[in-house]
Amino acid sequence: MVDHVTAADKASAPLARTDWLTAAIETLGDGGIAAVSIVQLANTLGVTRGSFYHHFTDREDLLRAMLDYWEKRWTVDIREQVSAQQLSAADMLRALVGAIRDNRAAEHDAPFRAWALHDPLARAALQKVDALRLDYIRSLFEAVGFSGIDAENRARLLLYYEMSDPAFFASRDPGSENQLLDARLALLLQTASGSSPPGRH
Amino acid sequence: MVDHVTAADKASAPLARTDWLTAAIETLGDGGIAAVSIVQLANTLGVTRGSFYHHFTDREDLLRAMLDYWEKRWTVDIREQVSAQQLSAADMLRALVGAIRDNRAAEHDAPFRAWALHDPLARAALQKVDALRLDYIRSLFEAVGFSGIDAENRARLLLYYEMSDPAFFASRDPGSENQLLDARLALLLQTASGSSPPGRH
DNA sequence: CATCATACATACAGGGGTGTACGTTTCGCC
DNA sequence: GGCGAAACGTACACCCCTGTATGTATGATG
Repeated sequence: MVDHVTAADKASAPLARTDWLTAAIETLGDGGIAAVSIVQLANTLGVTRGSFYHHFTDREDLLRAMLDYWEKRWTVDIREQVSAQQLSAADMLRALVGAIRDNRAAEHDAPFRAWALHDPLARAALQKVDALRLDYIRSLFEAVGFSGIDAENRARLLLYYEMSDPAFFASRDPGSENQLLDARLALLLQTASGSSPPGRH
Repeated sequence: MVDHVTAADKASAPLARTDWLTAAIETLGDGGIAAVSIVQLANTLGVTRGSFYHHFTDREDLLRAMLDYWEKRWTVDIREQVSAQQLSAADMLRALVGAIRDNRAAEHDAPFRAWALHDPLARAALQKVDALRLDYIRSLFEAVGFSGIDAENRARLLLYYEMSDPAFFASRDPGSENQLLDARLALLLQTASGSSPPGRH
């Protein structure tokens, strides 16, 4: 016998707040923030809008919850996924790029970036996430031995590439993609000619 | 006496198609594609929707016109602006980056990219523009002496950086920004260690 | 077993947007 | 000086969305 069902245990169990949340984020990816309407979500969830206003006070309440969820899901997770392995800093950078691709981070980010263009709420969340990610990548380059402007440039070049490439040129064969990646990492990890070679500072 | 006014000569002259077009593109930048509504445009232009349906058959007609206008305005212009000067390939790359920043290309692109996420029309236009830009940058790196994977990587790194940086970290002091740019161009124009040095092929 | 909160449904008011059909002004022009 | 096209206004039907108020089923609980 099942006692005190925690919600969402069975198929037709009463909906929880997170059910609306995940549906909203999925809809955001499909049709943008404008498509995240309460009626459409209710339709896909098989209920009416009455349910929504039980779990959320407002549409803005849902939007804030989406941003909170996204902030946590797409920063700490990937970071821990990489840090968990015991690797050198250079190998961590490679592992990070792999994790970004595996998690389809760029594709997941895109609708949030589009949303942030015209909504201060989303913009604030996005800036937090971007800063955290860049800090992490920069720290890895610093661990390799780069510093100052050099570490900053390399960190941004790597971050922008991985965030932009899927959006710019969606699908290509992974073979040449890996070739490109190897050469790119070599370039970004290469000592700048005419400057002091990387070493612990 | 003024004979055969060509439209839009005086302040309260009858509106032309381009008046709607420019207003629409500006509104796109302010509020996204969802904000590009016929009623709002009519309000800002000081007319009613009746005027719109005289110049355009449809809302989609306007959207197509916006994309056509944007395609021409933000590809050939910057390219010619750079090619006009007689420079070496390396200096052309530097001039190109300057032109991208001066024209605020990234900021102008952003709403179109957001729009393209969920509209096949905009997506098609965007892919054309992106391909043209990357081809141009790649050709410059090839003129410097890089080829194959190496030219491809450097072209993408440069393009993605210039298109992403303003969106990621909006405003910083231009001083350190120029320092970063110098170091970045040096990095991207640097010969890959262990590969053949750049030369005319 | 009566109660009471949970979870959802229903109904109404209001706003904004698109298309379309039709009316009105304005101005060049023969 | 009246004709006709260009440019715009008006009115109607229709759709989608939000928010709110209120009704209803369901299950845990003392």
